[in-house]
Amino acid sequence: MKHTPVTDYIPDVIERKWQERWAEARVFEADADPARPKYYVLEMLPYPSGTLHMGHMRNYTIGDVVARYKRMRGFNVLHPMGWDAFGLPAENAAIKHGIEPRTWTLNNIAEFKRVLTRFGFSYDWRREISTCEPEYYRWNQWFFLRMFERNLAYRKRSRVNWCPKCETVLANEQVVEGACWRHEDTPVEQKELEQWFLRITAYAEELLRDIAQLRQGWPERVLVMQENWIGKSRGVRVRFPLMGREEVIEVFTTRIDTIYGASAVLLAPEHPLVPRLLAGSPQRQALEEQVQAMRRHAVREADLATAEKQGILLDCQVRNPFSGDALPVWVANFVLLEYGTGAVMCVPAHDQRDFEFATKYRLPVRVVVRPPQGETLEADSLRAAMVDYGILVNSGPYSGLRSEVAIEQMSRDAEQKGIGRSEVIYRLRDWGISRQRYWGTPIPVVHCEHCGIVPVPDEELPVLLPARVTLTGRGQSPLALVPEFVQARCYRCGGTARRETDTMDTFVDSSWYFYRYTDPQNHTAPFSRELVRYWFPIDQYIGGITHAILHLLYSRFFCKVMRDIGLVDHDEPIQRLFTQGMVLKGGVAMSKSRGNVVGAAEMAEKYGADTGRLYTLFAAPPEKDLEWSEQSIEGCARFLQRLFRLVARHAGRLDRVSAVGRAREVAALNEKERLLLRRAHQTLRRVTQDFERRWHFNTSVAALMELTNTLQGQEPLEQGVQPAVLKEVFELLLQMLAPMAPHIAEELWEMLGHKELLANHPWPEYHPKLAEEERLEIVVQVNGKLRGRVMVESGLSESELRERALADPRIAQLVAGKTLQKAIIIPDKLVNLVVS
RNA sequence: GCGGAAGUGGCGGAACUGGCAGACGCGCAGGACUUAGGAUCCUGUGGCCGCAAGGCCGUGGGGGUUCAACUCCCCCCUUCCGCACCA
Repeated sequence: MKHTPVTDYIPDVIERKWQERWAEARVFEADADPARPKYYVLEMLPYPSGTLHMGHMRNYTIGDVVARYKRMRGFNVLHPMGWDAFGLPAENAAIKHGIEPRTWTLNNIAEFKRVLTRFGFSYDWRREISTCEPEYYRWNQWFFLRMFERNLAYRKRSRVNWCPKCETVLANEQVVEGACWRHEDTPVEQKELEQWFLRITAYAEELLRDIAQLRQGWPERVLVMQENWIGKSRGVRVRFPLMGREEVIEVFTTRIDTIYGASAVLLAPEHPLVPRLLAGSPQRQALEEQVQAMRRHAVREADLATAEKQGILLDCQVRNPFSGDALPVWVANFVLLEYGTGAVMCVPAHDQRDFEFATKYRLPVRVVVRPPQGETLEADSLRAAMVDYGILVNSGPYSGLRSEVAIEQMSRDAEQKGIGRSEVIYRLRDWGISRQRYWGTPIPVVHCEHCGIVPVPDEELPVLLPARVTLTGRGQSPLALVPEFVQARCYRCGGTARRETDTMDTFVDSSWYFYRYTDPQNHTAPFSRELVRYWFPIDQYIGGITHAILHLLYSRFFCKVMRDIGLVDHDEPIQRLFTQGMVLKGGVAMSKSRGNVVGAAEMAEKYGADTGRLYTLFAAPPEKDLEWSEQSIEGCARFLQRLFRLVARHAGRLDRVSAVGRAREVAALNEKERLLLRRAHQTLRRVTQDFERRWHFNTSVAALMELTNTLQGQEPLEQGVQPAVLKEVFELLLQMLAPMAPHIAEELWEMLGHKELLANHPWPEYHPKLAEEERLEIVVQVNGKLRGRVMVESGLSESELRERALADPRIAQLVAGKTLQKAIIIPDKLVNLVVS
């Protein structure tokens, strides 16, 4: 045991010590202060279940690094944390283990908080919120009532997605590839139910338009996904009158320019007109059975795209309002009821699906658009539909027009003749928020025998979720089995009423929580407008790509509603969004069900928080997925170990010395001192750039390792380095390390004689003079190939550089006897001699 | 099928504006210290040839632009993610 340092690096002791100091000094508590620039940095709040794993920690580490950096940069930093505490797992745990959802949740929260604290994240814990507390969810109810007043919350009977495992309804956004987002292997079923909806479609256009405001600060990927999800289409709703009947089939099309090529009209199997059309038919019974069968089959949404086209020919006809042709009517399995009008015109020559359908059922294929470059198209030779725009042919008065022009003109004519109407439609559906489950926010209405649906008045809020409810996990809300809850008085007439027993989708909770952080104790309003005006918008939001649509679209919607209510005065709540990569183990995301989680608590115990934090930063740039490696983390542990010993070894003779600072003349320093200061400032430039520009913390950590290596390589540092210089270099190193590994940085900072917390210290200033290299290595190429290097002093002219390169014996030899054609010279970098 | 991102040593990754490919770390090899070490320290580490000096090859594949290409352009391949009969 040679030269064991007096002090050794014991993360556990150091980390707890500084966590206490920070708490005592209330360093991370921030209050609104109009005199100071604010910075609101936020990580997506966790659902407190299972274990807190390194996937979570990566998210919070990135946020914490940014928060601490911005604080050192002088910002008034709001950095809160809370709990997305309502949700199904609590209820399932309750059924499985016989424990109250509330108890289960609170236990998990306590554990999560313990671990987060153990990692030393700089949260303002005074602002902690938990969505399952009445003081929080009463505002969910309050928002619901405001939306109800504005007809933005409504009830309707409709076909909804039903997950048989969750035993509840799912929003469209929660259906992934035809399955439940929580149960990938469970196909979603369709059910007819009375449900509460939020009218997000009222904001479809604005949600789409304001994406432009987000272009600067959000990942393109997320914006594209949201655009596609909203799915705007311009088109025409065209009326095809039924022959010999009063009714009309309305069809939606974006390609009215192809209408002369229509061979049929196709209806969705669930189209309301279908039973009526069948009513008079002699083959009614047989056809009805076929349609029924098709409807049942359509449930398997996942393989819908690849399923074979199926059609049922009805015995009625419609007239093409443009061409006057009589067209057959079919029921087709690929027509979606929910989109457009639930009916389409079938144009085989210019739509691939229609082409396949027509091929199978031998419908005529009529070419009505030809490519602009001369060629004609023969229907017989078509192998696939010609879907591009072109020049119209065989289209009556419109023949010869370009598609773009024809669409304009035909839309106008359709409106004038009363056979159609221009329309914009969206793929976006209203947000179904009813859940037939217990552990969520009760929807604040009663059903009165006389008055119908009656909202709960504001002063009666919150509608409390009753405790000790029998949980069945069966397909109706457990609240329906609690008589004291269900039995109510009508708030309007005083008569008998039944309280609504569905609860809200938990995505309601997380759609506005970040506003509550600004004013978490407010008893009279969801938040103060003044405080929100100061803190908003969120400067930086950080979370997983998983929420690209769900949470982030709902949040934008809520913001716009709040603005229209007059609560906030901005259009978008989140200025910048960062989507960090996942932490993988064995190539897949960590999850309890896969059994591949690396627990954060164990990591802290084994290596310490600083090492855990540093590794998640070092292993990959933050936007990329990261494969967890137990081996690689050792490298970070070793680095901190080395750094600790290095600084601790010298701290004793540095604690009373002042750092040299900027005052000292560079010329008065010796070579070794200049080297150390130069490397320190070069590192500072790199690290600062990483923070300001691209958040590649992996290279920041690498830079700090290099600086440490340089220092070690210059040992013994007692010789030839004045204490003031060494102290300056150490201090720079610790200041840069502080956002990433804050505990060890504080400890060493203190060892260097500082009484003030490093967390409050300003970010150091970069001095270009000190970073400048005195001598440079110039690369010499001959015909583009690396042939040598010469050391030169910086700032040499081009001709001088060429001379130096040619003076190198090896280069001279290579060039000898050849003609120098050209010399490309990049000052301070490279000389390329082109010879032949 | 459409949209997006990406492909660099044994591995994670670096190379910022076209200018030394492989920083930093892991792993591996050799050595030092040691009763011992899986602790620590030092050295080496893309491939091939060579005792060495040095040379040739090398960033998914093929072509191109350029004095110079991981980086720019064209074609192709592969992987991941998102959407998926949206009329």
